[in-house]
Amino acid sequence: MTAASLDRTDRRILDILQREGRIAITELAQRVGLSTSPCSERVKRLEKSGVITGYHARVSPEAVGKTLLVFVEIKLSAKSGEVFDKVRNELLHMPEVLECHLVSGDFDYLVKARLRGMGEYRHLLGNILQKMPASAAADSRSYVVMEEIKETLALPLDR
Amino acid sequence: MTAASLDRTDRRILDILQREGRIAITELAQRVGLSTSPCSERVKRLEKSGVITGYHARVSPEAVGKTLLVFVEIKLSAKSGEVFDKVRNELLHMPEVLECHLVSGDFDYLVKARLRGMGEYRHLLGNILQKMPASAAADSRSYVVMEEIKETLALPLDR
DNA sequence: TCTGAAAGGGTTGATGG
DNA sequence: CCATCAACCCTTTCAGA
Repeated sequence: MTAASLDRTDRRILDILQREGRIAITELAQRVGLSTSPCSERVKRLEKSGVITGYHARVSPEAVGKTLLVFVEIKLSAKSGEVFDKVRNELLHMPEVLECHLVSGDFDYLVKARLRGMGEYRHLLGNILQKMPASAAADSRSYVVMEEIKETLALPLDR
Repeated sequence: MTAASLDRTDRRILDILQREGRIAITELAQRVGLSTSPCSERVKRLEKSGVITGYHARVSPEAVGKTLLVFVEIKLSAKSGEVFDKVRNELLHMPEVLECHLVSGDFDYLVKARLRGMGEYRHLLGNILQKMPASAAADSRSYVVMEEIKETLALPLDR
Protein backbone atom coordinates (compact mmCIF):
# COMPACT_ATOMS: atom_id res chain seq x y z
CA MET A 1 0.00 0.00 0.00
CA THR A 2 2.91 2.34 0.62
CA ALA A 3 5.68 1.85 -1.95
CA ALA A 4 5.32 -1.13 -4.21
CA SER A 5 8.63 -0.45 -5.93
CA LEU A 6 7.55 1.24 -9.12
CA ASP A 7 9.87 0.85 -12.06
CA ARG A 8 10.29 3.30 -14.90
CA THR A 9 7.46 1.77 -16.92
CA ASP A 10 5.05 1.87 -13.99
CA ARG A 11 5.79 5.55 -13.51
CA ARG A 12 5.23 6.27 -17.19
CA ILE A 13 1.92 4.43 -17.03
CA LEU A 14 0.86 6.41 -13.98
CA ASP A 15 1.97 9.65 -15.57
CA ILE A 16 -0.23 9.00 -18.60
CA LEU A 17 -3.23 7.67 -16.68
CA GLN A 18 -3.20 10.70 -14.40
CA ARG A 19 -3.74 12.90 -17.44
CA GLU A 20 -5.72 10.53 -19.70
CA GLY A 21 -7.72 8.32 -17.40
CA ARG A 22 -9.82 6.71 -20.10
CA ILE A 23 -7.07 5.90 -22.59
CA ALA A 24 -7.32 2.43 -24.15
CA ILE A 25 -4.82 -0.10 -22.83
CA THR A 26 -3.65 -0.79 -26.38
CA GLU A 27 -2.66 2.83 -26.91
CA LEU A 28 -1.15 3.08 -23.44
CA ALA A 29 0.89 -0.02 -24.22
CA GLN A 30 2.22 1.49 -27.45
CA ARG A 31 3.22 4.68 -25.68
CA VAL A 32 5.21 2.91 -23.01
CA GLY A 33 6.67 0.39 -25.43
CA LEU A 34 4.92 -2.78 -24.32
CA SER A 35 2.41 -5.13 -25.88
CA THR A 36 -1.05 -4.98 -24.42
CA SER A 37 -0.91 -8.01 -22.12
CA PRO A 38 1.84 -6.93 -19.73
CA CYS A 39 0.54 -3.37 -19.83
CA SER A 40 -2.91 -4.51 -18.80
CA GLU A 41 -1.40 -6.59 -16.03
CA ARG A 42 0.64 -3.68 -14.74
CA VAL A 43 -2.40 -1.42 -14.61
CA LYS A 44 -4.34 -4.08 -12.76
CA ARG A 45 -1.49 -4.54 -10.32
CA LEU A 46 -1.29 -0.79 -9.71
CA GLU A 47 -5.02 -0.73 -9.02
CA LYS A 48 -5.04 -3.72 -6.69
CA SER A 49 -2.00 -2.58 -4.74
CA GLY A 50 -3.63 0.78 -4.05
CA VAL A 51 -1.25 2.92 -6.08
CA ILE A 52 -4.15 3.87 -8.34
CA THR A 53 -7.09 4.59 -6.05
CA GLY A 54 -9.68 5.37 -8.70
CA TYR A 55 -10.60 6.99 -11.99
CA HIS A 56 -12.63 10.16 -12.18
CA ALA A 57 -14.23 12.33 -14.79
CA ARG A 58 -13.62 15.97 -14.12
CA VAL A 59 -16.65 18.21 -14.50
CA SER A 60 -16.44 21.91 -15.25
CA PRO A 61 -17.75 23.75 -12.16
CA GLU A 62 -19.09 26.58 -14.31
CA ALA A 63 -21.02 24.12 -16.49
CA VAL A 64 -22.99 22.96 -13.45
CA GLY A 65 -23.42 26.38 -11.90
CA LYS A 66 -20.77 26.15 -9.17
CA THR A 67 -19.17 29.46 -9.94
CA LEU A 68 -18.00 30.34 -6.44
CA LEU A 69 -14.87 28.76 -5.00
CA VAL A 70 -14.09 29.53 -1.38
CA PHE A 71 -11.61 28.41 1.23
CA VAL A 72 -12.68 28.61 4.86
CA GLU A 73 -10.34 28.45 7.81
CA ILE A 74 -12.05 27.19 10.93
CA LYS A 75 -10.72 27.54 14.42
CA LEU A 76 -12.36 25.64 17.22
CA SER A 77 -12.41 27.12 20.69
CA ALA A 78 -13.06 23.87 22.53
CA LYS A 79 -10.52 21.33 21.40
CA SER A 80 -11.75 18.07 22.81
CA GLY A 81 -11.61 14.96 20.66
CA GLU A 82 -15.38 14.85 20.73
CA VAL A 83 -15.67 18.32 19.20
CA PHE A 84 -13.16 17.50 16.49
CA ASP A 85 -15.01 14.32 15.60
CA LYS A 86 -18.34 16.08 15.41
CA VAL A 87 -17.04 18.81 13.14
CA ARG A 88 -15.19 16.31 11.01
CA ASN A 89 -18.35 14.31 10.47
CA GLU A 90 -20.39 17.35 9.58
CA LEU A 91 -17.89 18.48 6.97
CA LEU A 92 -17.41 15.00 5.60
CA HIS A 93 -21.06 14.77 4.66
CA MET A 94 -21.50 18.18 3.07
CA PRO A 95 -21.35 17.58 -0.68
CA GLU A 96 -20.33 21.16 -1.50
CA VAL A 97 -17.23 20.64 0.65
CA LEU A 98 -14.64 19.22 -1.73
CA GLU A 99 -11.75 19.21 0.66
CA CYS A 100 -11.28 19.32 4.39
CA HIS A 101 -7.95 19.09 6.15
CA LEU A 102 -6.88 19.19 9.75
CA VAL A 103 -3.92 21.53 9.86
CA SER A 104 -1.35 22.66 12.36
CA GLY A 105 -0.90 26.38 12.80
CA ASP A 106 -3.13 29.29 13.58
CA PHE A 107 -6.36 27.42 12.94
CA ASP A 108 -7.70 23.88 12.84
CA TYR A 109 -9.62 23.00 9.70
CA LEU A 110 -9.08 24.19 6.17
CA VAL A 111 -12.16 23.69 4.01
CA LYS A 112 -12.51 24.06 0.26
CA ALA A 113 -16.02 24.36 -1.17
CA ARG A 114 -17.57 25.01 -4.55
CA LEU A 115 -20.85 26.84 -4.32
CA ARG A 116 -23.62 28.17 -6.47
CA GLY A 117 -23.35 31.66 -5.02
CA MET A 118 -23.55 33.70 -1.86
CA GLY A 119 -26.76 32.03 -0.77
CA GLU A 120 -25.09 28.66 -0.61
CA TYR A 121 -22.12 30.26 1.08
CA ARG A 122 -24.24 31.64 3.90
CA HIS A 123 -25.95 28.31 4.21
CA LEU A 124 -22.62 26.48 4.41
CA LEU A 125 -21.19 28.77 7.06
CA GLY A 126 -24.38 28.55 9.04
CA ASN A 127 -24.25 24.79 8.94
CA ILE A 128 -20.64 24.65 9.93
CA LEU A 129 -20.86 27.09 12.78
CA GLN A 130 -24.24 26.18 14.18
CA LYS A 131 -24.06 22.42 14.08
CA MET A 132 -21.24 22.42 16.54
CA PRO A 133 -21.41 21.90 20.27
CA ALA A 134 -22.39 25.19 21.87
CA SER A 135 -19.27 25.12 23.97
CA ALA A 136 -17.12 25.00 20.83
CA ALA A 137 -18.22 28.19 19.16
CA ALA A 138 -15.81 28.43 16.28
CA ASP A 139 -14.03 31.27 14.66
CA SER A 140 -13.82 31.26 10.89
CA ARG A 141 -12.25 33.22 8.08
CA SER A 142 -13.09 32.92 4.40
CA TYR A 143 -11.17 33.53 1.21
CA VAL A 144 -12.98 33.90 -2.07
CA VAL A 145 -11.06 32.74 -5.12
CA MET A 146 -10.89 35.39 -7.80
CA GLU A 147 -8.81 33.44 -10.28
CA GLU A 148 -7.94 29.76 -10.44
CA ILE A 149 -4.37 29.56 -11.65
CA LYS A 150 -4.03 25.82 -11.36
CA GLU A 151 -5.93 22.81 -10.01
CA THR A 152 -4.76 19.26 -10.57
CA LEU A 153 -4.49 15.94 -8.79
CA ALA A 154 -1.57 14.76 -10.90
CA LEU A 155 1.48 14.01 -8.81
CA PRO A 156 4.93 14.49 -10.33
CA LEU A 157 6.63 11.14 -10.75
CA ASP A 158 10.32 11.94 -11.19
CA ARG A 159 11.07 9.72 -14.17
CA MET B 1 -19.43 25.86 -22.40
CA THR B 2 -21.38 27.33 -19.50
CA ALA B 3 -24.68 25.53 -19.01
CA ALA B 4 -25.67 23.20 -21.79
CA SER B 5 -29.00 22.39 -20.19
CA LEU B 6 -28.32 19.09 -18.52
CA ASP B 7 -31.29 16.83 -18.08
CA ARG B 8 -31.76 14.25 -15.37
CA THR B 9 -30.01 11.54 -17.34
CA ASP B 10 -27.01 13.75 -18.09
CA ARG B 11 -26.65 14.49 -14.41
CA ARG B 12 -26.84 10.81 -13.50
CA ILE B 13 -24.17 10.08 -16.10
CA LEU B 14 -21.93 12.81 -14.69
CA ASP B 15 -22.52 11.64 -11.16
CA ILE B 16 -21.37 8.13 -12.05
CA LEU B 17 -18.43 9.19 -14.22
CA GLN B 18 -17.14 11.47 -11.49
CA ARG B 19 -16.80 8.45 -9.24
CA GLU B 20 -16.09 5.69 -11.78
CA GLY B 21 -14.24 7.32 -14.62
CA ARG B 22 -13.35 4.12 -16.43
CA ILE B 23 -16.73 2.42 -16.30
CA ALA B 24 -17.77 0.72 -19.56
CA ILE B 25 -20.39 2.58 -21.54
CA THR B 26 -22.55 -0.54 -21.62
CA GLU B 27 -22.68 -0.70 -17.84
CA LEU B 28 -23.18 3.05 -17.56
CA ALA B 29 -26.06 2.74 -20.00
CA GLN B 30 -27.71 0.02 -17.93
CA ARG B 31 -27.42 2.06 -14.76
CA VAL B 32 -29.07 5.11 -16.25
CA GLY B 33 -31.65 3.04 -18.12
CA LEU B 34 -30.55 3.58 -21.71
CA SER B 35 -29.12 1.39 -24.42
CA THR B 36 -25.49 1.95 -25.22
CA SER B 37 -25.77 4.16 -28.31
CA PRO B 38 -27.63 7.12 -26.84
CA CYS B 39 -25.55 6.81 -23.69
CA SER B 40 -22.34 6.93 -25.69
CA GLU B 41 -23.63 9.93 -27.60
CA ARG B 42 -24.50 11.75 -24.41
CA VAL B 43 -21.06 11.16 -22.99
CA LYS B 44 -19.45 12.38 -26.18
CA ARG B 45 -21.65 15.45 -26.17
CA LEU B 46 -20.72 16.19 -22.55
CA GLU B 47 -17.06 15.90 -23.46
CA LYS B 48 -17.23 18.07 -26.55
CA SER B 49 -19.32 20.76 -24.91
CA GLY B 50 -16.76 21.10 -22.13
CA VAL B 51 -18.93 19.80 -19.30
CA ILE B 52 -16.53 16.89 -18.88
CA THR B 53 -13.04 18.37 -19.12
CA GLY B 54 -11.06 15.16 -18.73
CA TYR B 55 -10.57 11.78 -17.09
CA HIS B 56 -7.91 11.16 -14.51
CA ALA B 57 -6.48 8.28 -12.57
CA ARG B 58 -5.95 9.17 -8.96
CA VAL B 59 -2.63 8.10 -7.51
CA SER B 60 -2.05 7.55 -3.82
CA PRO B 61 0.39 10.23 -2.66
CA GLU B 62 1.87 7.90 -0.05
CA ALA B 63 2.51 5.23 -2.69
CA VAL B 64 4.77 7.61 -4.56
CA GLY B 65 6.45 9.11 -1.52
CA LYS B 66 4.57 12.41 -1.36
CA THR B 67 3.74 12.19 2.31
CA LEU B 68 3.74 15.90 3.12
CA LEU B 69 0.74 18.05 2.21
CA VAL B 70 1.09 21.77 2.80
CA PHE B 71 -0.89 24.90 2.08
CA VAL B 72 1.05 28.13 1.65
CA GLU B 73 -0.45 31.58 1.80
CA ILE B 74 1.57 34.12 -0.14
CA LYS B 75 1.28 37.86 0.20
CA LEU B 76 2.99 40.09 -2.31
CA SER B 77 4.25 43.46 -1.22
CA ALA B 78 4.46 44.97 -4.70
CA LYS B 79 1.16 44.45 -6.43
CA SER B 80 1.78 45.41 -9.99
CA GLY B 81 0.34 43.28 -12.77
CA GLU B 82 3.86 42.37 -13.78
CA VAL B 83 4.66 40.92 -10.38
CA PHE B 84 1.44 38.92 -10.28
CA ASP B 85 2.13 37.49 -13.72
CA LYS B 86 5.65 36.49 -12.82
CA VAL B 87 4.62 34.73 -9.63
CA ARG B 88 1.70 33.07 -11.40
CA ASN B 89 4.00 31.68 -14.04
CA GLU B 90 6.50 30.37 -11.53
CA LEU B 91 3.81 28.55 -9.56
CA LEU B 92 2.11 27.26 -12.70
CA HIS B 93 5.23 25.38 -13.71
CA MET B 94 6.16 23.84 -10.37
CA PRO B 95 4.93 20.24 -10.56
CA GLU B 96 4.72 19.82 -6.79
CA VAL B 97 2.21 22.67 -6.74
CA LEU B 98 -1.15 20.99 -7.25
CA GLU B 99 -3.29 24.06 -6.77
CA CYS B 100 -2.78 27.78 -6.91
CA HIS B 101 -5.52 30.33 -6.48
CA LEU B 102 -5.62 34.09 -6.48
CA VAL B 103 -7.76 35.04 -3.51
CA SER B 104 -9.26 38.15 -2.04
CA GLY B 105 -8.61 38.81 1.62
CA ASP B 106 -5.56 39.06 3.83
CA PHE B 107 -3.19 37.55 1.30
CA ASP B 108 -2.87 37.01 -2.44
CA TYR B 109 -2.08 33.45 -3.48
CA LEU B 110 -3.14 30.21 -1.86
CA VAL B 111 -0.92 27.31 -2.88
CA LYS B 112 -1.39 23.60 -2.25
CA ALA B 113 1.61 21.33 -2.68
CA ARG B 114 2.40 17.67 -2.10
CA LEU B 115 6.00 17.11 -1.17
CA ARG B 116 8.42 14.34 -0.35
CA GLY B 117 9.43 15.91 2.94
CA MET B 118 10.91 18.98 4.56
CA GLY B 119 13.75 19.17 2.07
CA GLU B 120 11.35 19.65 -0.78
CA TYR B 121 9.39 22.10 1.33
CA ARG B 122 12.43 24.31 1.87
CA HIS B 123 13.23 24.06 -1.79
CA LEU B 124 9.70 25.09 -2.76
CA LEU B 125 9.60 28.08 -0.45
CA GLY B 126 13.02 29.15 -1.64
CA ASN B 127 11.89 28.98 -5.23
CA ILE B 128 8.70 30.87 -4.57
CA LEU B 129 10.26 33.63 -2.53
CA GLN B 130 13.52 34.10 -4.38
CA LYS B 131 12.33 33.93 -7.95
CA MET B 132 10.29 37.03 -7.50
CA PRO B 133 11.21 40.55 -8.43
CA ALA B 134 13.38 41.96 -5.68
CA SER B 135 10.94 44.77 -5.17
CA ALA B 136 8.16 42.31 -4.43
CA ALA B 137 9.62 40.49 -1.46
CA ALA B 138 6.73 38.35 -0.38
CA ASP B 139 5.40 37.33 2.95
CA SER B 140 4.28 33.73 3.35
CA ARG B 141 2.64 31.49 5.89
CA SER B 142 2.45 27.72 5.77
CA TYR B 143 0.03 25.15 7.12
CA VAL B 144 1.02 21.51 7.36
CA VAL B 145 -1.83 19.05 6.98
CA MET B 146 -1.95 16.59 9.85
CA GLU B 147 -5.00 14.66 8.70
CA GLU B 148 -6.81 14.64 5.38
CA ILE B 149 -10.48 14.39 6.16
CA LYS B 150 -11.71 14.64 2.61
CA GLU B 151 -10.38 15.37 -0.86
CA THR B 152 -12.53 15.03 -3.95
CA LEU B 153 -13.21 16.70 -7.27
CA ALA B 154 -16.75 15.38 -7.51
CA LEU B 155 -19.30 18.18 -7.68
CA PRO B 156 -22.77 17.61 -6.25
CA LEU B 157 -25.32 17.55 -9.04
CA ASP B 158 -28.68 18.11 -7.34
CA ARG B 159 -30.67 15.37 -9.03
C1' DT C 1 8.41 -10.83 -17.62
C1' DC C 2 7.46 -10.48 -22.35
C1' DT C 3 5.21 -11.79 -27.17
C1' DG C 4 1.57 -13.41 -30.03
C1' DA C 5 -2.79 -15.30 -31.08
C1' DA C 6 -7.54 -16.37 -30.12
C1' DA C 7 -11.97 -15.77 -27.74
C1' DG C 8 -15.10 -12.89 -25.53
C1' DG C 9 -16.98 -8.53 -24.83
C1' DG C 10 -17.29 -3.41 -25.64
C1' DT C 11 -17.85 0.44 -28.88
C1' DT C 12 -19.59 2.72 -32.80
C1' DG C 13 -22.46 3.95 -36.56
C1' DA C 14 -26.22 2.92 -39.80
C1' DT C 15 -30.98 1.93 -39.86
C1' DG C 16 -35.55 2.25 -38.34
C1' DG C 17 -39.22 3.32 -34.65
C1' DC D 1 -34.43 11.07 -28.82
C1' DC D 2 -34.30 5.99 -28.43
C1' DA D 3 -33.47 0.65 -29.59
C1' DT D 4 -31.43 -2.79 -32.52
C1' DC D 5 -27.82 -4.96 -34.98
C1' DA D 6 -23.50 -5.71 -37.34
C1' DA D 7 -18.75 -4.56 -38.00
C1' DC D 8 -14.88 -3.31 -35.79
C1' DC D 9 -11.81 -2.67 -31.99
C1' DC D 10 -10.29 -3.60 -27.39
C1' DT D 11 -9.35 -6.59 -23.54
C1' DT D 12 -8.04 -10.71 -21.43
C1' DT D 13 -6.20 -15.14 -21.20
C1' DC D 14 -3.15 -18.72 -22.38
C1' DA D 15 0.78 -21.03 -24.70
C1' DG D 16 5.47 -20.58 -25.48
C1' DA D 17 9.92 -18.41 -24.85
